[in-house]
Amino acid sequence: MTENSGNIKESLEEFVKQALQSYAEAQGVTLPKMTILIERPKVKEFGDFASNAAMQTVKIFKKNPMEIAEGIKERIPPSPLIGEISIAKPGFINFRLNPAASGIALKTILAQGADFGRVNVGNGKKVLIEFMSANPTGPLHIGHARNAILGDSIARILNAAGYAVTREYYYNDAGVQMKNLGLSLQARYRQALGEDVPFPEDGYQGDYMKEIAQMLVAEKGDSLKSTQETQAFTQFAADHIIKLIDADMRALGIYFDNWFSEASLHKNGKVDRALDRLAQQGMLYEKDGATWLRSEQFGDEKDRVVIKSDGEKTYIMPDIAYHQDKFERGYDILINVLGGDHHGYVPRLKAGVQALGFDAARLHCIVFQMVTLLKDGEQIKLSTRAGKFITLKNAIDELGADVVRFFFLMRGADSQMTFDWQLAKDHSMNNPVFYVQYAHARCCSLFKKAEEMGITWLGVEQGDPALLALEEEQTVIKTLERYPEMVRLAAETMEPHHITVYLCELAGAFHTLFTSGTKDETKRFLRPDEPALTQARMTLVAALRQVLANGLNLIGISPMEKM
RNA sequence: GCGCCAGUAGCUCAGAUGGAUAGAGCAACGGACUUCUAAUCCGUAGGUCAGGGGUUCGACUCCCUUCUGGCGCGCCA
Repeated sequence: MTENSGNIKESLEEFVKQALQSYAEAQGVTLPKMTILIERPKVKEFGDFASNAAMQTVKIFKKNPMEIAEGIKERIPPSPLIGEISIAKPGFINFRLNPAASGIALKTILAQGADFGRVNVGNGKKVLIEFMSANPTGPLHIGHARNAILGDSIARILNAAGYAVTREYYYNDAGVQMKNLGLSLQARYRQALGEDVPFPEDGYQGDYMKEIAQMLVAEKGDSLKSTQETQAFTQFAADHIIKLIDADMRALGIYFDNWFSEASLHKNGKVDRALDRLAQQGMLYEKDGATWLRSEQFGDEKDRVVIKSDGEKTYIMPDIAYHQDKFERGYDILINVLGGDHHGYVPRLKAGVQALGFDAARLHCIVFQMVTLLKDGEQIKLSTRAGKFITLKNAIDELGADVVRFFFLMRGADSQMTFDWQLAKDHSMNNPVFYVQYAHARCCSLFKKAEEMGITWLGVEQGDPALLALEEEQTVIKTLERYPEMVRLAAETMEPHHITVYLCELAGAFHTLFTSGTKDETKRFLRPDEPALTQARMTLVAALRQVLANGLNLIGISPMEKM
């Protein structure tokens, strides 16, 4: 295990823990089980790290926190990492690291390269993340993108955090909606052949159905003209629409490992098997001619019907079977990403999973709030049923995949976000995507410039990090050090936006440093008159470029070399 | 009526297991380009963290309550 900043933090935690233990023994007090927290103070005057252990233990020691802090401080073993320990007002113990620590950070970054920031939260556990799962009934609109991008980014982050992740798309190719789709295509097909047939009342109205009908005509001629069976139409439409969806996903850099069909669950008897299992567990009962699931006892609002009095299964049944299948495939953790309009469904599904005998805590449902699109001064709500929508393809074509991804990752999943089309379209400094990408491009540009100037970077070993004494440089280094912690945070909370926010901050620290060089030549990176300093600074730029690239990859955005 | 999510600067939003002086971008105003890419930077102004209680050494964060907004509450999917 290479030493890095994450470990510095962990070492400090260990030091404080031991010191606290030793102090407790000296005081003849038994410590309850507690976690020692080390945090980074917001205000840099307080140092690099701080612990609130003394304040947390006031009641245990029955002493003034300042006094406890002093007692702990005395017992912290000397370390080459720690420069200074001080105690402040209410009872904080503040740590300032030795400048040498920043050298270690840069070395670690460059030694680990693309692996810097990989942390071990998951311990190799198998995760199945199911996302998108939009029914193949029409093209995706821009609101769908939030699901796709969240899911994919979480997958990337968990992957970096030591989980073995599988991405899966579940599509409902059974049931009434699909039948409806088939009927819609059938009508369009016959219309395309010149017949005057009515269009189903609640059919899928979009023009895309006409296009698909044209394709069907091209492929099959009029051979299906008098076919009453809708299955062939459904199949054709669904296959085609799934291809469109997959194309959109690929355009966003998203690749599913599995496409899972609902119909397959029915075909191979998995739905019936799940039903049997529920019955065996005594989770079903009959009432009013229907079969009910005892979901209320697992936290659902009420019991749910799983088989209607007409003998048809309700929609929840295949979903329960699907989740049984997921667990049986050996996954430790299941993640579902779904829109806020489906949040009511979560307790139901969890109850179903528990009724089967699985631990519902292994199923994480990530719920994101709806998106409003702001375009041409108009607010458009993006629900699936909204008549007016902008297709995802349209957005990717006009804005670019990076912009679309970044915008959805700037905010937490549970913020009702507004997608500002004008801002997204603005390829200028107002657009935060370019702010971060520009930072990466600037790093690359510095290396090109160095080459032009005949300067060669000789690698980490040649740059003495102690020369990086500017305040702006230190800010950049401290921000770089935090990267693994950010990955850990994003993984533990399954919230990718922490990475995005962090990258903006890192880019900002670099831009500040860079621009300081335009005002004061001594602050420039490339100074032929100061070879040693130039080497050290190039080391910093190399590390920075690496972390920016790693972070951007983590949220699926390309690090541009030139802009 | 019940449940979930939210309410932080004029606008869009950050604020990790409760911590020290609540942050950023945009918009406004004032500055910095004979440059290592100004797609950048610096400064000024902007706040009763929706309101009210509570928990404690300490609350934007946790609990209760009121108000406002979004979304859900079927033998629909």
